[in-house]
Amino acid sequence: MDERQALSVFAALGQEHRLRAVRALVAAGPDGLAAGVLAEAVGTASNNLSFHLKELSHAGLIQSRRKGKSVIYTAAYPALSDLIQFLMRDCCQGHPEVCTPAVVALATCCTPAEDAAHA
Amino acid sequence: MDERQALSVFAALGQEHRLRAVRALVAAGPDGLAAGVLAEAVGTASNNLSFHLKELSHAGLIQSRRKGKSVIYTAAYPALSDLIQFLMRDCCQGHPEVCTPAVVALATCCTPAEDAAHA
DNA sequence: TCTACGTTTCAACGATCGTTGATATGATGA
DNA sequence: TCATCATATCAACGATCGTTGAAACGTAGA
Repeated sequence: MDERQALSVFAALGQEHRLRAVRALVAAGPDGLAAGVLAEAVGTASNNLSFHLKELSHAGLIQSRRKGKSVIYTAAYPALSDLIQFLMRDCCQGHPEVCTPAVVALATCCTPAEDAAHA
Repeated sequence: MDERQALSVFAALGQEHRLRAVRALVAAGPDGLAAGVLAEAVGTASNNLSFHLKELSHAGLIQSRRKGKSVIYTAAYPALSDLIQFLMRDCCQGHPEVCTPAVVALATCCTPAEDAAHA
């Protein structure tokens, strides 16, 4: 991931409705969510969300597939991984010790956490 | 980190000059950079960068301290860790397998990498 | 084919953001 | 204290972004 792409991803996530949409899709997993369901979850109108989904798709954060009348959106997990790597790249090269906590935190997060309730 | 804070962080990073400033500071390490040096590195005027630095500071991504005539800015590494945790939180709870690659990648990134040259 | 449903596209408006230039603040050395 | 340097603040302009409503598209069932 280069700066240009990271920029578009950050810009995409820096908007309430889009961030919620991505988080909802991330939580929904590989099954994804239909555009209508997603719009309700995010709290915006379908046509408005459609606009944002297009932007998220353009940023590579989500994917879509048609299923009957509905269009199912899913999160593009690799894009999130790439984003994290981009964020950490510089500090890891220059000062590995400062980003180690992030690795530990991520590893902890990925274990069956008990604090899932208040997250 | 809650949604509101994550939103401000993403919005802060979704702007060319601010992203460059944060990356430069992250790369600079704990020593940080003076506002003037940073402005040159980012490629914008001092007064303009000052505006962006205020926003980054408000988002909790950077810190500042005065050193003589100069104001030294440093990256707030914990904020980046928090952001990563926020990004991964949901998928880790529901689908740990999808974010494991990110952990591996990060761990790899934090070792004395040989691909540091072309990063 | 027709109708109904879900989704997307389009144009237009209002609001917000980033830049610019001038000015103000704060700190240093004489 | 005064002059100088580095940085921050302010107002104003232009550009971009998000929302809204109406209309178009594509799919499924009758």
